[in-house]
Amino acid sequence: MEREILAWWQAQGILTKYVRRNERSAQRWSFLDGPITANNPMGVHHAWGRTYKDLFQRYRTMRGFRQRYQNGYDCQGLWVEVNVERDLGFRSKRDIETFGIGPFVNLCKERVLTYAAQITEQSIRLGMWMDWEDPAMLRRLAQELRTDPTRRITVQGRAGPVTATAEQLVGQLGSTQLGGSYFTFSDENNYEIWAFLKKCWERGMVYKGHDVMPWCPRCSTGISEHEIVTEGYQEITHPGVFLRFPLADRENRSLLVWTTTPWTLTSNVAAAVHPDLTYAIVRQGREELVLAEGTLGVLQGEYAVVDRVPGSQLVGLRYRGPFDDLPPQRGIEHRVIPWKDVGAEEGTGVVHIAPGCGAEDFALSREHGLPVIAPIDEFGVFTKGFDGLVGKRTDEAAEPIIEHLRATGRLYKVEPYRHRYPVCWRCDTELVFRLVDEWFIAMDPVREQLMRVTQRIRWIPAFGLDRELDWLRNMHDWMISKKRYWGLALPIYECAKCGHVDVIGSAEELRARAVEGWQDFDGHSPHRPWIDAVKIQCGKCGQVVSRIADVGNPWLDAGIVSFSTMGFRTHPDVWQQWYPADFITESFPGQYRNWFYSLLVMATVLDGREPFRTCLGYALVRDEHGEDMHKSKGNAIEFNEAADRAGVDVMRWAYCVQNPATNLNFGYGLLDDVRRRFVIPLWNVVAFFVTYANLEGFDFTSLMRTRPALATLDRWLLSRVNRLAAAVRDRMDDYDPTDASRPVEAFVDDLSNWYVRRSRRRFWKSEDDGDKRAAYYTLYHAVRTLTIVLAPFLPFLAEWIYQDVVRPVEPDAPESVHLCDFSSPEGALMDDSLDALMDGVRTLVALGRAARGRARIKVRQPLPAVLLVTRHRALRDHQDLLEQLADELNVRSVRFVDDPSRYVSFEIKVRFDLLGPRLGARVQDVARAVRSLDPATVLRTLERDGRLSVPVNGEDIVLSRDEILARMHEAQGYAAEGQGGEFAVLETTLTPELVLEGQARELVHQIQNLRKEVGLAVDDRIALFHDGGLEPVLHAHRAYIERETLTVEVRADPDRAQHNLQLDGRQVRIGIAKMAHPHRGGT
RNA sequence: GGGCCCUUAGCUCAGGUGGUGAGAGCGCACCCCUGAUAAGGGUGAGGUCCGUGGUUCGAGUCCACGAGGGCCCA
Repeated sequence: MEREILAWWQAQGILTKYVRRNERSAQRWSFLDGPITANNPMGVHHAWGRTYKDLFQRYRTMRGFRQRYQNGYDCQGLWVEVNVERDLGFRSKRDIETFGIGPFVNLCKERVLTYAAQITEQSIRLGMWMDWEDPAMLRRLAQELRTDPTRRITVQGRAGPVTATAEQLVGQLGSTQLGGSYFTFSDENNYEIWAFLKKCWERGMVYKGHDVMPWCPRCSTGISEHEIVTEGYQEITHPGVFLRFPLADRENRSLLVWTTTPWTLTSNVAAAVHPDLTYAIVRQGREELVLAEGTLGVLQGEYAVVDRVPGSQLVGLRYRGPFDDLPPQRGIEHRVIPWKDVGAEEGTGVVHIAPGCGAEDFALSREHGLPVIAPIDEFGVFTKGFDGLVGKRTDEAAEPIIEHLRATGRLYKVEPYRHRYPVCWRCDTELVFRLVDEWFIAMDPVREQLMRVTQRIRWIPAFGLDRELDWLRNMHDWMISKKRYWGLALPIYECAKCGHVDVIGSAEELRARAVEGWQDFDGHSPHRPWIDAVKIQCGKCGQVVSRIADVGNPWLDAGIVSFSTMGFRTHPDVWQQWYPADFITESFPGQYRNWFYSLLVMATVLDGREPFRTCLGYALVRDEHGEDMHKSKGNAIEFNEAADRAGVDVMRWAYCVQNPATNLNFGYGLLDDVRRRFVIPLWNVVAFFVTYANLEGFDFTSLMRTRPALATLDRWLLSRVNRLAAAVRDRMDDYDPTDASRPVEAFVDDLSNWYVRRSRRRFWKSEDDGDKRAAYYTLYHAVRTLTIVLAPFLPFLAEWIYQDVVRPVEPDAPESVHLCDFSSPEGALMDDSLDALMDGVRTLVALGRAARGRARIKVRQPLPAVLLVTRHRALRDHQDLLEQLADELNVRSVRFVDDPSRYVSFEIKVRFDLLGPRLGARVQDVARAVRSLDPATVLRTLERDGRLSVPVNGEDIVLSRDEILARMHEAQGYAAEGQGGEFAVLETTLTPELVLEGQARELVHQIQNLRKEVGLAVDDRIALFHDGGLEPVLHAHRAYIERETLTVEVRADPDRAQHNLQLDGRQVRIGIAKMAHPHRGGT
């Protein structure tokens, strides 16, 4: 079905009409799409967010708001590079350089275009309506990049054909001329970031700093913490080296230190102890060793504890390092520093600190002003100054270092140590920690302002504000550089001679400052390697300066889009109209520190206002059991597979009803549940209407314009559906998808299980009377309103129903449901008292059924009467509702009683929720007093006077009827059930006539079962045989039995009556046989 | 160690501003319907609302302190 509708939309050009529907509207609604990474196909987790994105845009379209409908693709960054490297079988950065950066970068672009095309198709499959570009064009551009990026080609743009080189066209994707999704690799996006960086630079926020980060020596690149946490650990055995740091002021006394990375000892500058831990000084032979008391087990051989001191007493002691003779170590004073993270669980409680070789060590160096020694280069090889180790890799250095320690008497012992150690997730190489130069944006200058801006935004869920503020309060300076190839070319020019730094803010500025290489760059995208050809003159010393080799952090790419996609540089007037965005929605666990954060930072620097007004965050998609989805675990579900198997409307509904703040346990079980619970009942109601409407001869178009006399049930349904439309509107305006969709489910349940169930016979009856017309009129209008309400949620099913039900009746209605106005609730049709009345009826029905159940009297057995005690006095005036009630409960008559004490006995209780606010602390005294009264008297008094006077502490407190609650206690001779002051009391005394009728219905039921067992079709006629025991029932109800069971012949024939059944405890045998019927069909 | 979130029926989750048998769906038991039919419906049994203390006439709900789990940051 969904495929057919997709094709129909395509053929009719509905999407185009939708996008243009409000283009002249005065009211705008600005949605900003967070870019999806175009590096893999779309997953079911993306589909959750993209359902929200589509839901709110569709809703706003139907409400008449002008929108941008622009999807976005995230294009630059390491993830793309890594995949291209894998495809090419590359192992290190050197392979890329050999291959050529230009061709490599073009492959990265190609990959992005390829996946963008695929995601576009998948999004369309999801029913997501954006101003899509043609996926075929993206594929063509990818192809052109492969064959010849510099060849001039022509593609169809928004306002006519556009001719340029393939590379240039790719750089213009998402622009006004080409239209369609934005791509963060576009020229505009990159140059907009330049402008941002320039502004940061002018404010003195950009600086070069150092950081120690996990580094893969083979790939020659830093690895982020995130990459390590996800899949980057292995069990590895390292030499656990115990060695001595001899104290400078105490002969023969040494700190005992433990390390599993001997190569870092070359760069040791300090030793850390926990100030609160107790350290022991032990004597072994001629020497004394210092180590934590809890780690004495590491000592070999005999020892004697000489003294115990707290770690704080060790702080400040000086010692001789293990490699003091190396040139980089010259002049460094090694001392003991305090560190609260030192533990006594492993090692010796004395931790060797090499700030150039560890992240925590580096942090300590800042805190304590320690010197930093960086021993290795980008390939993990010792650099000059490290004497015998020069040219050796860190892992090759372990042996010679241990030998050196042995030779100098520093080594205490070595024993292998197995632990989880980080490795490169691409090539499994052990990571090292390495000191690198990186570029940062200082955050302190904008921190306060950022927090103020953040507080102006509405965060959903509300705790998002606290999380974002917490992040902003604690965030470090933003590291914006990465030593890679594919990404934003940071426009930073650092003079090799004088160290002066220039930051360039635009292509024009670069051109003006260029002293060489502009010709080579001109016509290319601002990416490596082309941009690197351009050199400028140092603003200070005049030297020719190259761009730094680094590329940018990808969150710069995503964070700038509230400027780059709305025309901040190119069309400031247009930008003003769309900025800030009214709404964004993304998965929150990561984005507080990523996209939300980068949007905030860039907006605060460039504009000072909030970049978006409302942020709806949603949690994570898990598998059905709440486990993380992983391809390797085999529990991941592909979007395409889910869409084909379950249908995207079902998926969308599962997403919409989910509370966005909690993880979604997604799976086919969930989808089946959604289908059974909601989609099928909805579908069946529509099918019911269509089936019977098609059998009717009358003119629906004119019927729907009249206003037939409606039954109470009809007015109830119309009230109900209008209240639904109002509720959905209210919740959608408040960005609350869950509470917008849940009431729809409740409505469909009411529609299917109350309105249609109660109205069936009205539709079936053959005469063309007003009541039938009223039923058709009502059901049509309810379905019509429901369909429009559903359109943003379930675009396919809503369209199908619209085309099937609405358009044939209203030929002049918009051609697609998605071009309709969202339902405006008709206040005149909403009737709260009617809603309450119907609730009352349904409560009484439920009570009556419960009473039957308790008395074990089947609904098949008719009972003489039900006696109702109800506050819904208006019920007495609605004969049609009473008939419904009698029918549901299978009773002959309905009567009202005011004093039920003849039938049941009561317990009386007080309404605390009403009396508490009125009486305060006295409420408990009143409750006690009321409890002591006779319930029956209380009820009679209330019924007579409408109020009850209770003496409490010498004062008379007057209680109204509503302030008292009666609770039924027991039944005597009647079957009763009560709740909240409402009672249904069934008369259970049976007359012989009622017994016979019950038997007739029982018999019909049994025959129907038999028909089913034998495998008869619904319209097969039968002959009924019995052993004679059916005579009394047949005598009274023969016509009814024959009609219900399609029996055309009844015969007492014991031989053919093989089937036993019980009729009120009496054993009877019956049998059936299929009859040939000459006139099959005939409806 | 800090911030945020979660803990309610066997399972998954709802439970504005405190109101006195705590709800839904699934599962389970029993039943109904047979013109939604390899469907549909009803009724019922399941709960120390994580624990302890407090505020209050009254706490699943507010406060404090704990316990367990998750996310983020150190």
